[in-house]
Amino acid sequence: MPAAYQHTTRVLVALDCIIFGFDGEALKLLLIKRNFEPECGKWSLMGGFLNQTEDLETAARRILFDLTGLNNNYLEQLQTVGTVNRDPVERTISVVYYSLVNIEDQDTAAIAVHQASWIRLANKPALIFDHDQMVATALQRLRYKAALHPIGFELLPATFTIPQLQKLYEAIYDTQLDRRNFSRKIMATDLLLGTGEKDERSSTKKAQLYTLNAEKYRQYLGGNLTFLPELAAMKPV
Amino acid sequence: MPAAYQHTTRVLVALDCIIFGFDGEALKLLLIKRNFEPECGKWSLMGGFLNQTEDLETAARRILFDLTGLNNNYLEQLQTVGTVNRDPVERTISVVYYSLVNIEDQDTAAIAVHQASWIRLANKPALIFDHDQMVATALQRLRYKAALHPIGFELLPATFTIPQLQKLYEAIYDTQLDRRNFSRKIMATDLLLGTGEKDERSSTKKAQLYTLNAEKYRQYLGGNLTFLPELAAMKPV
DNA sequence: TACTATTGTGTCAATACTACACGTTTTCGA
DNA sequence: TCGAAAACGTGTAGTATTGACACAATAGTA
Repeated sequence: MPAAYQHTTRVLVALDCIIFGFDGEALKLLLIKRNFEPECGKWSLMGGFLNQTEDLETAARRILFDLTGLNNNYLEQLQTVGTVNRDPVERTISVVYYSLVNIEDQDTAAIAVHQASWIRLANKPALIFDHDQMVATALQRLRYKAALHPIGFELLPATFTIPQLQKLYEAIYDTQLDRRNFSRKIMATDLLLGTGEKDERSSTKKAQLYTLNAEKYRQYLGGNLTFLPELAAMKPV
Repeated sequence: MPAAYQHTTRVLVALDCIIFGFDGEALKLLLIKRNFEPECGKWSLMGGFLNQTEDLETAARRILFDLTGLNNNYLEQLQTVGTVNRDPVERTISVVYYSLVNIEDQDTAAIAVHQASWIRLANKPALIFDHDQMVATALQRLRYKAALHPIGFELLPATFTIPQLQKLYEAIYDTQLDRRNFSRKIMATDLLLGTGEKDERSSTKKAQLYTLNAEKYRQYLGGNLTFLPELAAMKPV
């Protein structure tokens, strides 16, 4: 058995992470100001290169941890891009992951080191290379997925109210949902466990706080269901 | 600007194609008997390596064309796998695509050259490396996708009957569907155009032949809809 | 204490889904 | 030639889900 294949093309493999967060009002992205050439100083996704003895997802988690200090987040491979001239320096293919993180849990020091910022999706600046396209695809995937699976919870604090959850879904789909119907739909899933506590930050009638029913949640993640058919007619990205 | 990045790890990039077909009764996979080391003689997905001046999808289409003679098929990137030791020869990451092809259109000569065979999914032999896992993921994706988008048509001849379409869906989901409800659901989409012809091959009452309404079809592909909610409670892969 | 904003629960009509029934077309064999 | 069998096409009734909306309860504020 040969020690290597005959084929001669070996390319650099990059990893790029699209990091979604939610601040209670809008969807945000964690973006960095690139500090090396080319395109130094421009906005970019957080990325890095694959090491020789590192699995793809391990590398993606390394990059995510490096920026946020978090290491147990929702992380999913999105796509791999490999257009010949996508990177002007040399042929590079990039395996893109997207992650959902609770903004409250982030490591602000790590973020500062990388000159990163949480930026509202609506205010996203132009990004380098094909990163804009990656973000568009990621949002599409997030919408697609969140319509079928209750993955949105990853973006919320450990305890949250139903109105907060609704605002999240409205941010993801850039739409308005009926409060009464949303509540009924969510409660029907049995995914939420009431804590008995109330959200003290709200100024008028305080909403109930819930936590996720972890066991049910795992069932839903594995299955395939119409989570919110109301969103079927969602706006295109 | 440097001519290359400092980072030293450059790896071999493979492409593997999972090719689904349908023979009127069951879902099939086009598999090859591998004719080179390692694992020579064992069943495998059709694959190849990425060339220096070739986009990823271009490479996948080249590989698909090489085996089937077809070059205008449904082809979608599935995932990229890169576990460190997945290939015993050297570090290789593989970008996996899956394709849906109409078995009738295939180039039988090309298939023979590669010692390939259409094999029922139910009779799939063990494949090399992590190819079994790839196939499982592809089936999952196909089910996921076909529940929301009418992509199944790619697997059928240009004209087909509603009972044929139903058999296809039953094969994809390994389940039984109600004939009356299925028909109503499909007709409600307005995706089918009656040809006025009938399927002469059938032995009892001849079913109507339809073609796909290409324009409507493109609309559905772009959108996001609950195509067959009845399938929500589908069996796990 | 009245007023306002927000939350929680309920109702009802329209729609969609599921489980069936029934008639029609075609082949095959007595 | 005709009846049985098999498969196709359309329809209908009961049930569940959805979407639109009303109303009461809670908490802060003028």
